[in-house]
Amino acid sequence: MTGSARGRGEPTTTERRILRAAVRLFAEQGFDATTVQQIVDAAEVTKGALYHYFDAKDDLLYEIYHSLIGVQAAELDRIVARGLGPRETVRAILVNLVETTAARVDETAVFVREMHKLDAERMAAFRADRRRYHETFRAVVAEAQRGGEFRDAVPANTVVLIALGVINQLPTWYRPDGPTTPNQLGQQIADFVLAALET
Amino acid sequence: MTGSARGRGEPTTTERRILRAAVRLFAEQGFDATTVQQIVDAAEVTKGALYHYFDAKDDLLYEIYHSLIGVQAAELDRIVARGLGPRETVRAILVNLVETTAARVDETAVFVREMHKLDAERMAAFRADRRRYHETFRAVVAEAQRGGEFRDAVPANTVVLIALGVINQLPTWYRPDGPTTPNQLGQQIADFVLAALET
DNA sequence: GCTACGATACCGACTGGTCGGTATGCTCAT
DNA sequence: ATGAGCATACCGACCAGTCGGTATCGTAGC
Repeated sequence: MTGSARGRGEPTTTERRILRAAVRLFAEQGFDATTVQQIVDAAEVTKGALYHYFDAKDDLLYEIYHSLIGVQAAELDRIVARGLGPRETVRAILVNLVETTAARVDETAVFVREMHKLDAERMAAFRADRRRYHETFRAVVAEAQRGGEFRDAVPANTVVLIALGVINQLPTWYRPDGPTTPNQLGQQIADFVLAALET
Repeated sequence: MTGSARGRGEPTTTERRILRAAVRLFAEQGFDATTVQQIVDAAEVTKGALYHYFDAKDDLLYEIYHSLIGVQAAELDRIVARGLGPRETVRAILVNLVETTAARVDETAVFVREMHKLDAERMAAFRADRRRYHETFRAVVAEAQRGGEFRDAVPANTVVLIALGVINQLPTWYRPDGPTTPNQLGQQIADFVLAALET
């Protein structure tokens, strides 16, 4: 119990380099197909260093996910707290989500593909975070539907599943060097979702 | 070069049992985490039988994908050939896609997660099929936008990416024993997409 | 100011076990 | 008798994790 990866303090340079290499390799080859040796070679450290900071290969996966969901949940709370109207809130959520996801395509790709490999305890933690996010988003939509600002033909729950589904699939087709900026793409997706919801 | 999995004739019972067991295990545990021994145990055959029909573990993955995309592409062509109006065509595509995906959640889950493990040749074949599907769908939307039946605020390409993104994410949240039938869910998704597109 | 000492950060050869794949042989149906 | 359809024993490569060390640094006692 020494490394900051186990909960204390800021990550060191070595630790960050290991995680960066791990994310890239996991995204390219998958978790199981990536060997610890490949990770340490790419990070230009040694196996000893890796196992100094992390107890197991699985820990890398958890750290990757943890830093991702943390940022996104915080952003969501921040946006909702602004107390804008439902249209602007939904737009802000979607644009922000597309932007943060585009900035972390590798992390998102890895997590979408490999999340089921978490052990029971971490899976529970993941589900809790996921559920909280989902619920917050759903509440915004449901509230606007009750108030008559959004049409309620499609259940709020399904709306959220559709919206988050699009985001999670983003890593499979979004290209950073493509013609559309993350912000533009976010606006397009927001346009689409709002067009479907507006009365 | 003996088995029907290599392109000749109908799959035998043994072959089907192997594939069914493989799909289930791949969906549960992932491709790499599933051992060949687990597959043959689950299928109640032996390793000799498996390697009699398949050259390598990777072949199982390809067979799974191949049977899935084959069915869906055929359905798409069938629907488009009917020559309905754009609204009804899009609705039919989406409802059908949800239904076939719901009927094969395991196959879809496996493929979404593991497609990047195909070798170059098979990856090329996959991309070609995928592109053909995407293009056919996109043409329907683009044509209706040009004709003024759909609004063109969001590019047809993005519309298709959104729609297919939702479908591909379906295995992560769709539950066969849930309250919503595949057809209902398909209608909801079609409602949503059409609401966003209609002028 | 020096040194003993504990702690942290790291090194890299090694191992025990696992897993994809193969070699070989048996047994029916044709 | 010949080949398809299996069964079983086995091989060799590979890989996560270990473990006995070393290097460097802060600090407390003298």
